[in-house]
Amino acid sequence: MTAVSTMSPPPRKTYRHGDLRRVLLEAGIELARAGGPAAVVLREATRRAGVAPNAAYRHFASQQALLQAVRAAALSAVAKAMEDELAALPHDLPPADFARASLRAVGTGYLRFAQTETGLFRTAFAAAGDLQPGTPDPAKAGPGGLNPFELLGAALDQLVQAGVMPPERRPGAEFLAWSAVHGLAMLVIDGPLGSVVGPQMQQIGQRLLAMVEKGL
Amino acid sequence: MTAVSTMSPPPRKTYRHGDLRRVLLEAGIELARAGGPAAVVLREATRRAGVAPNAAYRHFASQQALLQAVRAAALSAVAKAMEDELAALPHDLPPADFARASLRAVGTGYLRFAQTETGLFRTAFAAAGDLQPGTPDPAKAGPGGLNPFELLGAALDQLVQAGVMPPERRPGAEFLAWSAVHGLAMLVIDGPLGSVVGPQMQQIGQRLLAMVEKGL
DNA sequence: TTTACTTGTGGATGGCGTCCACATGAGGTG
DNA sequence: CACCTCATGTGGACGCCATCCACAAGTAAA
Repeated sequence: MTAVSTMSPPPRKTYRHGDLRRVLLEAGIELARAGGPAAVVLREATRRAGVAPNAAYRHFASQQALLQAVRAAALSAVAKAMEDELAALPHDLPPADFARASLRAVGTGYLRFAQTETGLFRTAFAAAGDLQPGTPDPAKAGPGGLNPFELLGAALDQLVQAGVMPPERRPGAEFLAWSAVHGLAMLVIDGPLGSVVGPQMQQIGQRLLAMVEKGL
Repeated sequence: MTAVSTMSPPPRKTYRHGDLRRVLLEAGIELARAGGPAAVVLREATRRAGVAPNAAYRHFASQQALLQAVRAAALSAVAKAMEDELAALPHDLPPADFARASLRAVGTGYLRFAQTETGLFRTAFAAAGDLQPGTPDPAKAGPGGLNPFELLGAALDQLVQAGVMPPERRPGAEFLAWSAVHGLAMLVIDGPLGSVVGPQMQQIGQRLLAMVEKGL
């Protein structure tokens, strides 16, 4: 019950912090989780790390840079939520059904994350969205190595391979599907649907996914 | 070339400004237009109005309050864009076609505004979305008196009345349609679709609207 | 005219991001 | 093993922001 290995508040004996970058990033993630992108404040992160404000500049060029790093982590968390949903799928379905279920799982994971980790979600998709440019940046990916956008693309590819979706409709389809799901998520977290919670949301989410499946 | 009627910079002779509130609001709108919600800065607005920073507090309780007022104006502008699109519709269509065209017009107006007035669009839908609560606040409405959400609802009602959409699907349909269009708009303005401009966008937009129509 | 109330001013406080000069000590060099 | 160098933290300052308080200047009501 006495002194724990890492005592965080004021005293640090090493002078060298060890790995400040990681600590700052994690503080930033915590801030984003609790308060969204606007809460990712450099000084507060350094405060939590028990270090002078300027120390941050040895690891991040600016507050923006820290925010970008947090965004990447948030994106990665979104990807993980999707992967979790995909992993829960029964593996013994006929290909067509499995493909359809995969698309739904991707959407469901996305929506679940938006409701569960609102702050991180808002951070992940606040401005400067750079999901699909040439950079498959692993920092933005989930455990499986794909970022959310790529996961959606994979699900759509499956749909085509399973013969559920005509190949000529495939190009650009991720934009349509993503739009619908992303829009719903936004409406739920800071739009007029804020009051429609829990199961209600679940229902609307499923209905939206049905719309996508049918209208794609 | 000499003194113009209203010389804005430093000298004001009346001491009483006259209608500071409106001037501040307009400065705020201009700031939002150019730089999105984050650019709506109290001090800058007062600076442009040629007045001390504190003067703003006689008209807005806080910077947040100013931002909300700007948001209402932005929302109203969105509504106007929709109404413009609706007004351009040929009035001699059969009811079913007209209803379908109306829904498309609403979506098109929304997307057009997002591309044309990005800063205002982002301001309109940045956090604290309160479109449908009991408040039909005219400040958020367009010339016709309906806010964007209500315009969408009206278009959907038409769809039902024209027999295009089964009434049992009507409840909650605005959430689905809105989700899709809003999501696409977000992707275009600060998501991975930023690079997909102009006609390309037009095409995707129409395809998305087709998906909504079909999948609703 | 006097009084009261609205509207604008001045100055201060505390928070933020960022810059510059300086301190510290870990790691490689002689 | 002593020394130098360079990455990493610190201290202090600047300018910007939102906001608070006390005060001034008129305008309008009594």
